[in-house]
Amino acid sequence: MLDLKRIREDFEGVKQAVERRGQGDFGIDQVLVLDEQRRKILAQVEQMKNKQNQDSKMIPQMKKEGKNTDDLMAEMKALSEEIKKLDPRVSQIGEELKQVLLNIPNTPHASVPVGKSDADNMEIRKVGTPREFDFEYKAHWDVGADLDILDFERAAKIAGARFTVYKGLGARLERSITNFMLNLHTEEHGYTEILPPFMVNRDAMIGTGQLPKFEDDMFHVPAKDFFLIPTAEVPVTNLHMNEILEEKQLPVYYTAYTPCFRKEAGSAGRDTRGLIRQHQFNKVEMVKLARPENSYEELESLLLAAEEVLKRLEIPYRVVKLSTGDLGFSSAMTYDIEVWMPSYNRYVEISSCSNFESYQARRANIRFRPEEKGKPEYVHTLNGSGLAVGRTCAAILENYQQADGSVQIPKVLQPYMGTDCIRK
RNA sequence: GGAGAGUUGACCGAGUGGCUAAGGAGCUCGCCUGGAAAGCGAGUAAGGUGUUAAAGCCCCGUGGGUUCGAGUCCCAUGCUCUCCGCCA
Repeated sequence: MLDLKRIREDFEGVKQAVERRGQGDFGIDQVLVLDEQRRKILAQVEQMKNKQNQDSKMIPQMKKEGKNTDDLMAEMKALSEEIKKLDPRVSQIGEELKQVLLNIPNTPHASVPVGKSDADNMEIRKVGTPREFDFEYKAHWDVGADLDILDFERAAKIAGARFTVYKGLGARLERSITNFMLNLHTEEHGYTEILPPFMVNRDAMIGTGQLPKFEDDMFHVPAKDFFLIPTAEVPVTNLHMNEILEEKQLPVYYTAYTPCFRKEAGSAGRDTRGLIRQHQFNKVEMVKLARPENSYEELESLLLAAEEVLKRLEIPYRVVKLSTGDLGFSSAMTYDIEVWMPSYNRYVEISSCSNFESYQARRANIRFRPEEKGKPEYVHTLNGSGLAVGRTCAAILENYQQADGSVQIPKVLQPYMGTDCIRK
């Protein structure tokens, strides 16, 4: 959520920043209108309440002195009626205002390139060189099916399209990748491991920005009004919802493995084969709560921690900075890491590392108390995949496949796998 | 699913209709001490909104209601704990 004061003080600036996303102004004009209305009525009602508070103090005193309070009480009854008429107006307008604010995305950082779509993303660096195959290489779904380690047909039978069953060394590979990533981030990058609930309540979903705007993309559990998490970002960022942290606690680094659940509404027909786009997939996520003044340095180190996974797996990738047209709703700046996927003959997103600045913190009410006393301030929140496990698995199956149909295991995973190769 | 208890300040905790929501822990300073702890004394203290600053307004889990006035009474509800049931 954007800062109301900031919108008040720099309306044109904020409006232009939001418009750089190329999706209109999200009705931001309404913010000013509603805010002004609300403040006007609020001033009136506060004045009336002041009188009410003053006068009601007199009643017990008058009674003690044996004076008649009937007139005063009649007068106050009338005042009370007036207040009861205006008060709901204030909260009603306040609620409307909040809804408008919740549906306005974050303002992109000034350095984010303006663009319409992912075609306008800016390449930052390329690491590694895509392998030249001297045989007819296969897509990972064929590699997996031929080795009997991925079973899409049976997954469809028990669940439907966009699900996968991992089997044997396939299941073990997924588990090995997960453990490798968690160990790397906890042992070498200073992250604390979290294993959160995979369902969350509405407040958490609002806190990180999935609701109210994207409810249709989420799996909902009506019995308890829970949502299956679309990413660990939701439970982990919201761990500190409604808290005031001490400044010396910052920065907070968390990493979490969770499955992620997405309806993938609107992506019908895209990436229908293989592990790339599933209703349920595994991901290791990294989340940071940082001081505002160095959150962009924290974004760079977050990105490097995610890249380190692919470096050690020795798989080629590139880093792009998302343009305003491709930027997520809550994000001020995002880097995507894209892994080389031979069957797609291009780089495919495997991680998204973002700085949300105070946008989520304001929604989730996550603050810290600056050392030099002062009022609590909102933290900056960041997160990034470190990495999407299913896509990493796909990338390994494709990039490490051999002419005989077997798949070599990257060196760093061999201790986890107990073998250096998956064969028939 | 059933029954009961609880929910108050960065922590603990008193408070069933009206004076400024007790007290304690904490923190700061002082006394005491070789130094510290304990003890004693004094001071300080949450958050939101608003303002140049203030005043004012709001805040006792949440949402309604009763009342001139609600932490306190009524209704609904979230969460935590205990017991019963079910269950890995």
